[in-house]
Amino acid sequence: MDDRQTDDRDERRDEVLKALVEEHIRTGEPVSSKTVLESTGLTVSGATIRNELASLEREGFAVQPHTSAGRVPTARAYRYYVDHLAPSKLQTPAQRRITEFFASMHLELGRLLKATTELLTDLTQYPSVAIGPGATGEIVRATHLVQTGAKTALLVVVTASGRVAQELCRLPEPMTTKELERAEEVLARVVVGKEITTTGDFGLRAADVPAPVRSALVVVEAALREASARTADVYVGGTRQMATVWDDLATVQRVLEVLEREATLLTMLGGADGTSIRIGDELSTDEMDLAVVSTGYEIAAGEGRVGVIGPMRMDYRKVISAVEGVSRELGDRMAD
Amino acid sequence: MDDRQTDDRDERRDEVLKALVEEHIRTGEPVSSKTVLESTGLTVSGATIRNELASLEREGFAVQPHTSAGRVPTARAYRYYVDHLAPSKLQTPAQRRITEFFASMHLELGRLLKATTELLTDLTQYPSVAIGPGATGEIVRATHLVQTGAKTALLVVVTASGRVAQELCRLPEPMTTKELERAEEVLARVVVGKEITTTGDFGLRAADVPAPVRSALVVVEAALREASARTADVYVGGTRQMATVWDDLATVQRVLEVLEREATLLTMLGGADGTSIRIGDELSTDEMDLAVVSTGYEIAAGEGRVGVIGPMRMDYRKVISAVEGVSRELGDRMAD
DNA sequence: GGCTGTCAGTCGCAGGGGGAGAGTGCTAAA
DNA sequence: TTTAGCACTCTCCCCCTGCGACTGACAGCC
Repeated sequence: MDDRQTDDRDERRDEVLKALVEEHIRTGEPVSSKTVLESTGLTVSGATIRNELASLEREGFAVQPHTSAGRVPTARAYRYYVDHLAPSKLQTPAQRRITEFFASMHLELGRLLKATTELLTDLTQYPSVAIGPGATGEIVRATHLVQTGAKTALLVVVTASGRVAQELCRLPEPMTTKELERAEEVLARVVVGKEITTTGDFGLRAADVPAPVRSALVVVEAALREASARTADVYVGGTRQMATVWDDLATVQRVLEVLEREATLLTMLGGADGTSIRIGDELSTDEMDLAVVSTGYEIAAGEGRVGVIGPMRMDYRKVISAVEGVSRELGDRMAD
Repeated sequence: MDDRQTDDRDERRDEVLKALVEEHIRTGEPVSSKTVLESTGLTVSGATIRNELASLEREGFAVQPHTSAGRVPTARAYRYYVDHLAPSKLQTPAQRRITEFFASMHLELGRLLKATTELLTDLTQYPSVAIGPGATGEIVRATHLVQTGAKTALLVVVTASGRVAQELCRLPEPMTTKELERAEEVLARVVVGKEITTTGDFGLRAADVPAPVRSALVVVEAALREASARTADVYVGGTRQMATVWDDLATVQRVLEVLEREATLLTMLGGADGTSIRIGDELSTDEMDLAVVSTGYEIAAGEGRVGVIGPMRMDYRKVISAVEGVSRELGDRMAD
């Protein structure tokens, strides 16, 4: 009997919380007890809802902008909502658009990822991000050393899965075309077929070639490691939506800052394996109306990540299904 | 005597116009006759200035936000200002920063251009854009065909000046690794050393190889033309500044739209040879508080363009000298 | 003990009025 | 042609007030 009572109460509490979150997502306004009542269809009085809401506020799930306003859900409320209350994902017509998109889009990876952010933005109306797979661990298929100056050369690495990395090398001393060609030959002979890694040592410094060529090769080997260590490409799309998503100039600016700072972006997207949802202060200490939904994808060239950046009050169901749908199709597409 | 009088009047008119523009650039507020008087040091009365201003308004150089406000310069006024009244460029300490930047920055072209936009933004506090040289006309140094799927291959082209172009090819039929290798060989033999152009015909369809390989080569040749026709890379930096530059959410949004739309961006930067300054309605028909200062640069790999996007009321002297300085150093740097 | 109806109280917001300030256009005179 | 003076206009800010929206508390009811 006691249990039953507890169950009832918790059930109602959840229902109120759910209504609070969903109504606020829908309208963006503080939610009043009356609204909750109408939206849940509960057969209790407004006063009861008010008590419930007051208790939710005490537990940190809601705040009042001012005394006589309704409640606004906190990051914690959204977190609880997506963990326990969000309706199960639905197969939406969006899925078809995603499939069609990938069926019709024939682009090299970089441009494909850029286009993918546009798709995600179209689907969700929020800015989005795609991260390409890094070069680490790729098998080298071809290398080139292109002379770009008296003391500079460009190292181009093409990997077996079709990634291309470029790295500028500062040669220790001016080199003739002949010498550079020699270096290119040796490089290709030694490196092609191998994996590139951040720690990789191909023993180029011990190559049996004239000294100037050898010293160039040392620089090139460093560049090779550099290329492998370099953070993956980041593509951002849909910034034009920002002004409609956040109606506050200060917030827009802070989001723009985040989007320009790749490092921040990478940590925000998170490295979890599956879908990651980060809400409000889970992203950074300074409070901000921000939530990030992201998920990983896997293709021949490695693993990457796609995600959407929006306000806390977003339609998580829709966004999650868009992000996961895109990620899945992206993987399938590249596996054909 | 008449001439002298005319000269005097025009001189004063210009002085008033100059003060109007400079004061408005400085403060962002409508400029009153009193302010003009103080700023010019003219020895006439306020009433005279008011007459002058009224006449400028009739000629379309100024507008009044409302009856009892000062004047705000129009796009036409800025245009006249930069054409006739702007003080000659000054060698600023900024020049040193630019030189140091390029001396210390050792990056491959794409990343260098991205970093360049950051430099321009640092110097001017405005968002900036850099356009890389296109691939057209480049000499092919190496080509690769990388299998990325049963019916897809990636074409990689490395040019003599170190540009790398990638293009996905949809093969008409599944191909074996052997066949693709054969295609790659033929491609390299025919194309390396040639120029790639949008119209280029390398006669690959007539190659003396088995039919499937030949049909693949036809697709590859098309991809080659595609790669050459592709619009040059566009790098945008400093969007985080936008919220401080324009205090109006609608404007911020429109500028973000412009920055995301490469086509618009390209036409906005203009194709003029030297420095181009486009103000207000010179950029697009819909009125907008926007001005673009851009200039071309020339490096081994071809010609590109760098520019800054700001409000009409920007410090043109500073921005022009920053853009031109960056462009010049960029050219020098790549010519070492 | 929890739920309900009620009512006073709080707060934000929109609208109106008024005064100050800024700046102009006009006019008549030098 | 320029100047001084003046009346006029318009915005901005502040204050006030009334309205509407909600809540919290309380006392009674199931």
